[in-house]
Amino acid sequence: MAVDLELAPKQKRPAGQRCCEPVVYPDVEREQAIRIAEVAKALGDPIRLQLVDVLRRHAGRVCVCELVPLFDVSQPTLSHHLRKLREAGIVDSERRGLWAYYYVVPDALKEIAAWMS
Amino acid sequence: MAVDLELAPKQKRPAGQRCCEPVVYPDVEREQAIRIAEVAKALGDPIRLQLVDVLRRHAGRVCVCELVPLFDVSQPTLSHHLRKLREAGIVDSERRGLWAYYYVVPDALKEIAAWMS
DNA sequence: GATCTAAATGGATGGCCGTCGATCTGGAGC
DNA sequence: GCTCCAGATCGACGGCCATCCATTTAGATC
Repeated sequence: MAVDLELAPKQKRPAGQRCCEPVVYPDVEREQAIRIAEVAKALGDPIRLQLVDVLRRHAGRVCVCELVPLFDVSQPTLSHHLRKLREAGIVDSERRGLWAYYYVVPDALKEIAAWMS
Repeated sequence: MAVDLELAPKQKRPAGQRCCEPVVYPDVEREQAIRIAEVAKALGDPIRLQLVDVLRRHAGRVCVCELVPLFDVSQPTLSHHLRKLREAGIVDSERRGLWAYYYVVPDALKEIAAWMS
């Protein structure tokens, strides 16, 4: 995310003059920002964050019916959160008979984690 | 975030029986999840993410008037985003005369970054 | 096929979010 | 003190979000 701007030196505001130069933001980086922000937004709910946490902790897949009793929300609400996480590309699911098993997509958090450090 | 659950072994659903054990979620971790999710939520907007990115890139402080022209939103909107970031504890500001200078709070992303990896 | 069940979907609702234009605030210069 | 300016705040608006209950879907059992 190479947002390297040439910052204008602080001026003493000679009346009627701009205090700093306008700067151009590189369009290339904007799409990466949109991608990362989308992931962050999906993680911006305590329940979804804990869902991802639980799923990451269990390398294997976790059944929805194991997840529902962990939280104080209804089954449809939890299903909604899982969908949000799926749409953000963070988790995916696999149906096995009656049950649905969720898992964290490998490297799904790679880009955002890299940006953070 | 030690959410260690004893996952019940998958059963063949002997009619009229629960498919898995109810599990208790440790209350202690919930507050940490709320904190991290709050930071993630603040980063869940492309403009705010780019704001943080720009501020992190410049170790020093950046004047608001240098930030506004970077984005396609009005000055009040940008001010609103900066306030959101401030409320999340990610950035802080310092007034110097007419100008306001923003900077990333050191270690503000430490907890969420640690959780991600 | 009839019945039971896990999970997803639909519809409704109250609340928060991003954005804007207009206005307020307070520091600087004259 | 008056004026000008950077930045914050206000009020409004349309849209999305989290949640619920009711229903549907798809699979398994009998």
